[in-house]
Amino acid sequence: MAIYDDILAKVREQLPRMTHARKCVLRCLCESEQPLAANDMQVMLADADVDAATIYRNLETLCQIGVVHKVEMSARGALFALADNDHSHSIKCTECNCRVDIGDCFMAEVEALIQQRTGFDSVRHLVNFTGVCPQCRQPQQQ
Amino acid sequence: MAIYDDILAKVREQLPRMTHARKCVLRCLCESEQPLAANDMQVMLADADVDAATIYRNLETLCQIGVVHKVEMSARGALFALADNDHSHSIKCTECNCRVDIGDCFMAEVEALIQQRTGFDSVRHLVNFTGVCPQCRQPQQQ
DNA sequence: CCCTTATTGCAAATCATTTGCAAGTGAAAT
DNA sequence: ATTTCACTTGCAAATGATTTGCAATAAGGG
Ligand SMILES: [Mn+2]
Ligand SMILES: [Mn+2]
Ligand SMILES: [Zn+2]
Ligand SMILES: [Zn+2]
Repeated sequence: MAIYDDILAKVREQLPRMTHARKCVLRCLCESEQPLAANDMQVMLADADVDAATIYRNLETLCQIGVVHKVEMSARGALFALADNDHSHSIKCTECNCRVDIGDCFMAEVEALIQQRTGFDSVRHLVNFTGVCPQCRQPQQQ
Repeated sequence: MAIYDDILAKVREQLPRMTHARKCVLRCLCESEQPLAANDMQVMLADADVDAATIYRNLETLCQIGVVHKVEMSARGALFALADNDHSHSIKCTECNCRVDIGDCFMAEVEALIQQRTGFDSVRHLVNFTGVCPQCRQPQQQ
């Protein structure tokens, strides 16, 4: 949990209090491979005695200080992830819902290209890959 | 609206009825650059006399026949897009919310790489780019 | 134009998110 | 260790999205 401790230290520098609920939210984000919805965290923290409203408020605060990034996918419902990078991606099977890791993030070149084409700075991405896994492809064979 | 007519024809082949509501949903998806949430369509169709429940039910049906793809970003709240490809991507400024087109989709190589690494078939993607636009970067200069 | 039945609208149920407010608690100062 | 005070939290109510049952509607074939 080196990452978790680092993040905790960074947050302590920027916010006046470090509370139980705040730690829980940060732990969720550290543990997750994918960006999470607030609701996903409610589920993860079912036994942790953290009110839903508190999760939402902490996410907003953590976004304000730049430790967490929010991606609004549409009017209602955003996803949250640590601003700190170093992540990998995965792909989910549309048939059996299994999830397989793809490996380290390979979007750096794509982001550089976007920066060139558009002049945008601080380019970030959220990607979601789906497909059909080898097991689901040939239900009759083997 | 060549795309719209093509899609309409394809759906007619696979479903017994082509209704006002169904056309509206398909038109939304054809017109949008980005994947849409059901709720986004409710907004777009505010004047079209289509019940919200009907939008949800049509989306489910269209997914079943494979004309629409659903991407579940988390427990609640999915995004929908035409299965038909040929799309472009855009990037949204986190400061002013402006959106700039990036150009044709450049994810083909990435998808090929994923297919190699994981053995998955029919790989699809949903991407979301954010950054800071040139105007928002230097609020003081020029 | 009539029939059949897929599809819709409406209303109610369910569940996620937001907000106000009083109570609780982290951490700095004593 | 105790005190103190602003920051945070929990709770409850409000808001808004999504789902579901059911009777009414309408698309398309005959
Ligand atoms: Mn990445
Ligand atoms: Mn693309
Ligand atoms: Zn599978
Ligand atoms: Zn901007």
